[in-house]
Amino acid sequence: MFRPVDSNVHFPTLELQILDLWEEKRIYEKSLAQREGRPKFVFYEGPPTANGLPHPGHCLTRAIKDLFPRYRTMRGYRCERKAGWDTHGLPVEVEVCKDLGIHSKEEIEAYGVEPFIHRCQESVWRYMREWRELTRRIGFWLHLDEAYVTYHQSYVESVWWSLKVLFDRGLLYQGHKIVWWWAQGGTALSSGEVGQGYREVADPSVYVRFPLLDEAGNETDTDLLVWTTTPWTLPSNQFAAVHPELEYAVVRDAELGRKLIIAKELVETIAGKVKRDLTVESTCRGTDLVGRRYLPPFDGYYKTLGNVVGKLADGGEQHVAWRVTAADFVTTDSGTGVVHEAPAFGEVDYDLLLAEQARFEPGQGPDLICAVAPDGRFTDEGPDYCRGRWVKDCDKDIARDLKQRGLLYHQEQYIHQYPFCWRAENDPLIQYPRKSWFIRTSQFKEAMLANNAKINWLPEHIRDGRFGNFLATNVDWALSRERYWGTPLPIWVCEKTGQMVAIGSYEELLSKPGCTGTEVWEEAKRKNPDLPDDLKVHKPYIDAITFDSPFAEGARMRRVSEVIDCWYDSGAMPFAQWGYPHRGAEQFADQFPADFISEAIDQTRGWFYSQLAISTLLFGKEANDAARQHEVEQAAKEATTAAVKPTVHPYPHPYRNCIVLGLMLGEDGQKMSKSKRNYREPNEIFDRYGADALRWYFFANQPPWTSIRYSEQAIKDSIPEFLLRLWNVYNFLVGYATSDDNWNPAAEIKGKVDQLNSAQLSSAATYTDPGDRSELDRWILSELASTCRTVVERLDAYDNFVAAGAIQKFVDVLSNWYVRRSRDRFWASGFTADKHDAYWTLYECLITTAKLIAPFTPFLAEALWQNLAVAPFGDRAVESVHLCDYPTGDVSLIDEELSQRMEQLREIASLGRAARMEAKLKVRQPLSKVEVVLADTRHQAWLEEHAALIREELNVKQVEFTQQAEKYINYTVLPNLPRLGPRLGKQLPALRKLLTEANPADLLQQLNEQGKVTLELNGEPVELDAEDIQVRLQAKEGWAAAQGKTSVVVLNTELNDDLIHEGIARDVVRIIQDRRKTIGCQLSDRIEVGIETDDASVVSAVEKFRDYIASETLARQLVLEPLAGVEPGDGKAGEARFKAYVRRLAE
RNA sequence: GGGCGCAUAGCUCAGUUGGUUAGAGCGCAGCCCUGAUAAGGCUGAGGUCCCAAGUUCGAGUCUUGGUGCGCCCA
Repeated sequence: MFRPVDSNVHFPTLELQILDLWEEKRIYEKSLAQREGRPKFVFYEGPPTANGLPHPGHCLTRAIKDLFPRYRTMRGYRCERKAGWDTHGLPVEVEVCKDLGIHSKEEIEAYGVEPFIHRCQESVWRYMREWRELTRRIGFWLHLDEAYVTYHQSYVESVWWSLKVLFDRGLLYQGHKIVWWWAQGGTALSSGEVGQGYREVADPSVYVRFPLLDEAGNETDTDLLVWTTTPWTLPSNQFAAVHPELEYAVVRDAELGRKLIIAKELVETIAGKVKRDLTVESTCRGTDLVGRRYLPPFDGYYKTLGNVVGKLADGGEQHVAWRVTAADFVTTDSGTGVVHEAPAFGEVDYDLLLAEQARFEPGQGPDLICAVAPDGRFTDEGPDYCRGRWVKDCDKDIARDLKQRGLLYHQEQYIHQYPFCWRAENDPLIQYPRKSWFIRTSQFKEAMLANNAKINWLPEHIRDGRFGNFLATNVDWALSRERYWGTPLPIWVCEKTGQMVAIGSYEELLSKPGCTGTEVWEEAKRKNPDLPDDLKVHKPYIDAITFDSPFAEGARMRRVSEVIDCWYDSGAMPFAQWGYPHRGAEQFADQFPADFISEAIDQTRGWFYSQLAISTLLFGKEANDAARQHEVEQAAKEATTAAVKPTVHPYPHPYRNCIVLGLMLGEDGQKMSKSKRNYREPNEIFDRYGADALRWYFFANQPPWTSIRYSEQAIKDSIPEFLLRLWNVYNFLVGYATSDDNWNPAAEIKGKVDQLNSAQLSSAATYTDPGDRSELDRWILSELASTCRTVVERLDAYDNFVAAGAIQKFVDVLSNWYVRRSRDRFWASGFTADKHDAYWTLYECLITTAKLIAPFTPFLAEALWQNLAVAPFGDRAVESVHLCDYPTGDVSLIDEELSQRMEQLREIASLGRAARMEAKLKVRQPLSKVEVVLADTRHQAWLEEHAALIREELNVKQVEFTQQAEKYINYTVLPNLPRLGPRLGKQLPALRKLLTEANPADLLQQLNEQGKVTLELNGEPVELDAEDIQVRLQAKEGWAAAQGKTSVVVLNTELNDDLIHEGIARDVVRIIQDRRKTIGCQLSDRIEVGIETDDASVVSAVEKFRDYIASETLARQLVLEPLAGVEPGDGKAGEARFKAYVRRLAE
C-alpha cells in the first residue's frame, strides 16, 4: 500500500533521502547497464576548472547537461557520461602565486619550478569536494570516478600524439608574434584574458616632428608630423607610414619657421589644436612620399644603422629603415595621417616590417629593433635617462626631452581603453614580440566553416553569427605559452642544427637512441614517494630528458621550453579523454563524435572553437588530403610520422548538437561576482528550496540561451507553481486511497508490472478500457497523451522550454479541472465502477507524469514513483523511475475534439464565475438558471449533454443554450483576415467597412440559410462562406453576464425561498465541516450535530435539507438545539446567524 | 571602433508563416471556495510592444536608420 504523504513536504530533505536511495541501489549504473548494446547517444562533458568555487551559473550548465542524457537514456539510448577536469593554465599558476605571495616569473624561478609545479597540481583539486558535492546534489549523473584529467599522463600523451600529427603534417610552426605581454609576470596573455582587463586611462598624446632628409642625407626644412600615444615606443621607431591614396598637405607654420607634412583633411583639426595658422603650400599623394628618408627622434639604433643599405629583391638598393612606407591601415580618424612605426610593439606594425623584409634579398632587409627588454625595461639602446626603467614610467621624460630638443610639436591627454593584467590590476600590458609556436589553422578555414555549417546550433544564429564570423576571420592559433604548469610542447630541437622532431608519447621518448635524464624524475620520486606519476611528463622533469640527435653527430636533442595553451588541452578531449591512440581506441571509435554538448556562450572562442579546430585538422577530409600530399613531398626527407594516423570522419565533428547557454547574471543584472554578493551560494539554494526547484526554474522559465538574471524569488516560485501543485494532486490520490476506500492498485494484479504501463495495469479486474470511461477520464487521458507527444517532440529538438511548459500546463489542468471535477467521485462512499475509473485514471496520470518529469526534476519524480509504484508493488515494479522508458503518448487516446470541447466548457464555467462576481452572488448561493450564448455552435449539442457539469460548477438549477439572445447580446461580424487578406488584398478595408455597416442579424440569417453571404464590393459581387467571417458577441449592459472569445454567459439572478434555503443549507454544511476539522475528525468519522438559531429561515433550511446536510457531513444525528458540553462554531448565512455543535461519535 | 544578440505589463519572460481585442507566471488590489485546506480558484488595475522612417490592405513580427543594454573582439 501507499505510505501516507506529508502534505507539508520539505523538498530539500526529500531530495537527500532520494540521493541516498540512488546510491544505495546504484540506480545510475543500472540505468546505463540496461541500455547496453542499444543505440548510443554521445555526450561530452566540457571540463570545468576546480580551482574556483562553483556558482549558480555552473548549476545551470550542469542542469542542462543532465537533462538530455537522462531523457535519452529513458528513450532507450546508451549514454555514457564521463566527467572531466581542466587543470592546466595561467589561472592555476596565478592562484599558487597568490598563496606564495609572489608575482613574477623570476620569483617563481627563485622559488623553484619543481615545488611550484607540485603546488599547482595540488591547487587544481582545491575545490574538488565542492564541485563533486554540487554535481551530486543537483542530481547531475556523471561518472565522477572515471573522470579524465588534463594533467594525467595518458591525457598529455594523447595531446602529444595530436601535436605530433600536426607537426608531421607541417601545420605546427615557429614564428614571431606580437603579443599582449605582461612584463612583470613574464608572460603573454590570451586574448580572453586581455579582454577582461581593459580600463579607461589617460595617456600622453604627442605630436612629434620627424625632419625629412634630402638625397644626400642632410636635413631639409620640412618635417613629417607624427602622432603617438605611446612615447616609449619612439626609441624603437623604424618607419613612418602613410596611406598611399590619401592626399597630404605641406603646410607652413610661420611661427615655427618650418614646413610640416600632414593629411590634408586634418590640417584644420591640427591648426585648431595648436592654435596657429597653417597655410597649405602644396599637396601630394601618399605614394609621392614613400621612400623619403627622415631623421628619427632617437639615435640609439640610428647612430649605427642609419646609413645601412640593403639589396632589394628586384635589384637596386635602399636604406633598410627610417623612411616613409605605404600602409593601408593608416586612417585620418585621429592623429596626423602619418603613423610612427615601431614594429616591435604592434601587430599591424610587425606585419609591415615583414612586408618590408620581403622586398629585400634574404638577410639584406631591416631587422626588428626593440629597445625594451622582456621585463618591460629599456635596454642600452634606449635614451640614457630611460635605461633600466619601466617603459610606461618614461613617457613623461621622453616628452620632456623631445620638447627640449624642439621636436615636440604638440602634447595633450588622450583618454582611451587600455588593457591591464587581469590578475595584477596595476600592471599595464604592452605589446611585445615573442617567439611563439603556431598551428596553421587558417589553412583550413574553409574546412572549419564546412564543418560548422553542419552543426546544429541552438540558438541557430550562433552558426552564421558569432561563431561563423569568428571562423571566417580565423588566424593561426598561437599555441605556446612561456609558462610552467601546462602540457609541455613535445618538440625536441637539435642543439647543433636546430632541426626538430615531435614526440608522440613518453614511451617513444624513452626509446630514442641515447635517451637520458629520467633520473631527475626518479630522484624526485625517491625523495617524495607520494608524487603522482603523472608529473613525470611535466616540467621540470620532462625538460631533463634528452637524446641523440639524428641530424648531427654527437649533438643532443633538447626540448623547447614552452608549454601549450590549455584551450588545446580541452579541445583535444574527444580523443584524449580515452588516451587515444595509445589506448582507448575502442571507446574513441564508439564515442566520436558527440551528439550533444552544452556550455555558455563565453565558450564560443574557447571550447567550442578548440574542439572544432583540432577535430577539423586531425579528422577532416581536407586536412587528411593535404597530409597525404605533404607526406609525398617529405618522402625524400627523413620524416618521422606518428604510428597511428587519424582517419577521416564526415562532418560534423566532434559535436553534432550544441546548446549555447546564455550567461547568468546576478540579482542586480550585473555579472555575478563574489565581491558584490549578488547571488547565493548553490548549497544554500539547495538547502532552502532544493535542486528540483532550481532545475525547474532553469528549464521552464526561458529558452536556455536567454541570458538569465539570477532570481531567488523565481526559484522559490517553482515550488508552489509546479512542484507543490503536483505534490497536492499526488497527496489527494494517496489521501483517498489510504482512507476507508483502501484502494490498492497492487491488490488486483498478479506478477510483474514493470513500468506500470496501461497494458500491465489492464489485468486488474476493476480496470476498464480507457475508451469506456467517462468523458472526464477520457479527456484527461487525451491531454496526458498529447502532452507526452509534445514533450517528446520538443525534447528531441533540444527544446526544454516548450517541453517543460507543456508539462506545467498538464499538471495545471490535472489539478484545477480533473481533480476539481472528480472530487465527488472520490468522496462518494463505497465503490462504483465510476469510482474505480477515477482512481485508475488519476493513478495512471500520476505514474506517467512521474516519468515525464524524471529528466527535469528527478527527485520529485522518484519520490512519486517510490510511493505510487514501489510501495504497493514492491519488486514487481521497476525499482526507480529513472529505469523506465520515457512515455511517448498513446496517440489513440488523443481526442482533439474532446479537448476543444472541454476547453469551451471550461470557458463557460469561468465566464459564469465572472458573471457571479459581477453580480456579487457567491457560488454557495444556488441560482435558477444561466443562459449560454455561443458564437460557434459546433459543440452545442455536446455542451448540452454536459449541462450537469456546468450546473454543478456554477451552482445553478438549469442551463439553457440559445442563439436568439438579442436582448443580452450585440453581434459583430468580422472578416477572417488571414483567409481573406490574400484573396482580396487592397479591397480589404472596403470589405471591413461593409461588414461593420451591415446588419449582423441579416448576415447571419443569410449564412445559416444559404451557407454563404453575397456582398457587393466596388460593383463586384463577393461571396463569403462561414469560414470567411467571424462573429463576435458582446454582452449588453444591465445583465449579469460575462463575455469570452466565443460565448456569453448570462445569469438569472432572481431568488426564491427554495434557492435561499438551499444556500443557507450549504452555509450550514460549511460551518459543520469547519467544526469537524477543528475538533480533529478523520475523513470518515461519523458525527452528531446540533444547530442553534433564532432565524426562521435557518430552521426551514435545516429541516428542508436535513438529508443533504447529514450526508455531506457524515452526521448520524441532526437536531435543532445545542449539544450539551460541546463548544459551538459561529455561522452566518446572509443576515441569518446560527451556532453549530459537532460531536464525534465513537465507532 | 568591429561582430553578435537583446529591448513587449511593476518584475521575469512567451508571442509560431505579418492578420481581428498582444499573452503567461509572479507581485499588487479585491473577492470567492472550504474534506487537496499551512491548499485551491476568480476578477481587476497595469502596455505609445525603445524611437523614427519604409514595405504592406494590415507591422510587436519584415527592411533601413537611430538610441539603450549585454556578450565577444579590438
